[in-house]
Amino acid sequence: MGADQRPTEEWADVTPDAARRLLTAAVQAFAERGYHATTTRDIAGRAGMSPAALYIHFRTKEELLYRISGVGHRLALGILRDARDGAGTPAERLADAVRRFVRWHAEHHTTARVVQYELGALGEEHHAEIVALRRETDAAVREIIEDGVAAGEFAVDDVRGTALAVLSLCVDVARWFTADGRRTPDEVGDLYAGLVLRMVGRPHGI
Amino acid sequence: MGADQRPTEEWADVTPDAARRLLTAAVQAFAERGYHATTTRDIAGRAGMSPAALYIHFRTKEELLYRISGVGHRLALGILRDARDGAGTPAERLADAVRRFVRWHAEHHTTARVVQYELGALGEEHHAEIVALRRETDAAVREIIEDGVAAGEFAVDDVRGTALAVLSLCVDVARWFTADGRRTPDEVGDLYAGLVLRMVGRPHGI
DNA sequence: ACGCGCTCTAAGCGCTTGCTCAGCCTCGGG
DNA sequence: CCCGAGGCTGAGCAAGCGCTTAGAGCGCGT
Repeated sequence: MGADQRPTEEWADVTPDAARRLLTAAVQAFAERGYHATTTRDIAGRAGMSPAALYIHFRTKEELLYRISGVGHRLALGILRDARDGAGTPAERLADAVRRFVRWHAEHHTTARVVQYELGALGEEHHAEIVALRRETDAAVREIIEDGVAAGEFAVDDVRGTALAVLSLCVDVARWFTADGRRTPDEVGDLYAGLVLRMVGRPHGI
Repeated sequence: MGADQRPTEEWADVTPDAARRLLTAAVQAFAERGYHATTTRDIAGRAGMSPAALYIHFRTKEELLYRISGVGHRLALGILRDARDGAGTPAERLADAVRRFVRWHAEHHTTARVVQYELGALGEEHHAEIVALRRETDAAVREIIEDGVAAGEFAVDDVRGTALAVLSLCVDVARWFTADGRRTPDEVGDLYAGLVLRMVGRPHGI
């Protein structure tokens, strides 16, 4: 099963080892209980360390959230930009974007849940920085849809609204997806790619 | 503008007056900061009372969330069931369900945000009760789609998955909608009704 | 062999949290 | 006019919070 409870690969390049363990522990804890309900003692405990060890690698608990949010948002943005700049017709690129974006949100639903639903807990400056990343995410989807409309492939009246809805639909996967559910990340990705193609007025597959 | 910051009408029949003020104060606070980041002092303060007054009308802070969640979920379920049992073709009923459900989530986005995104903070028994309501919500949408498929109006392979996606799309409105955004609740409702009809393979309006 | 720097811990500080309680109001019935 | 009941407050308790500090352990260059 590709749906891992423990987040791993996205933190592979974090050093030192203890910092990575703390980060992944924080991801799990934040995803399970939410940022505010998670204590620094819980995070340190999951990483097999004392509470004080956290403050050698991170200045505050909020910095943990910021780092997690930054990595996650940059990864998500990368996925959408790759799809946008890829080869193929707009419909192919949109389907590709949705499939990969959804698959990531399902496979890494712990990380994704933190990334998508805990940004209100960020400090003011960090929040502004992350919001800027989200605007770029929005733009990437919108641009694919604009390409499709310009090419006459899509029939969309409200491009902004449709892009918002598409992103909203995909993001919400992180909320309801669980590894022990009846669908694999691949299946959800395929299902959603098909639904989104219909939403832009292109009824038959890729 | 129909989009009110302050939640009102859904609590009209709560007595005594002080209990209602505390409930609406809690809705605002939970929506803004989240359940765990909200203090009982904050709630009581917004209601113009001392912290101790809260415990005359509610046994715990969690009971406030439970009451809010119960009212909200029952209201949402009522909306969908009304649409499901209404007159008209499956397409008309689906569009009606989405339009009204989305409009409610936009208009009452403070209440809806608490209802949809804070249920993890509920105690075990209360959580189970609310989850049962959500399953019925799910079923209502699924049944409309099943009707449409049976009538040959919809072309849907995965009814369960599509129903899940439709509900997910609508629910997520509570996350991003703000009263000062560029769209009214009515506009979002209409947009989403159109998108959902396309998702079930019925491309042209009602 | 030795000191330096880095990592980590035990203990705990100051503060806030959810919640309690003794007592003060206000108001209706006798 | 008094009394008791219920709504409400000021003060505060025990527990838990984020975070700090003093110092121990360890690896490494010299």
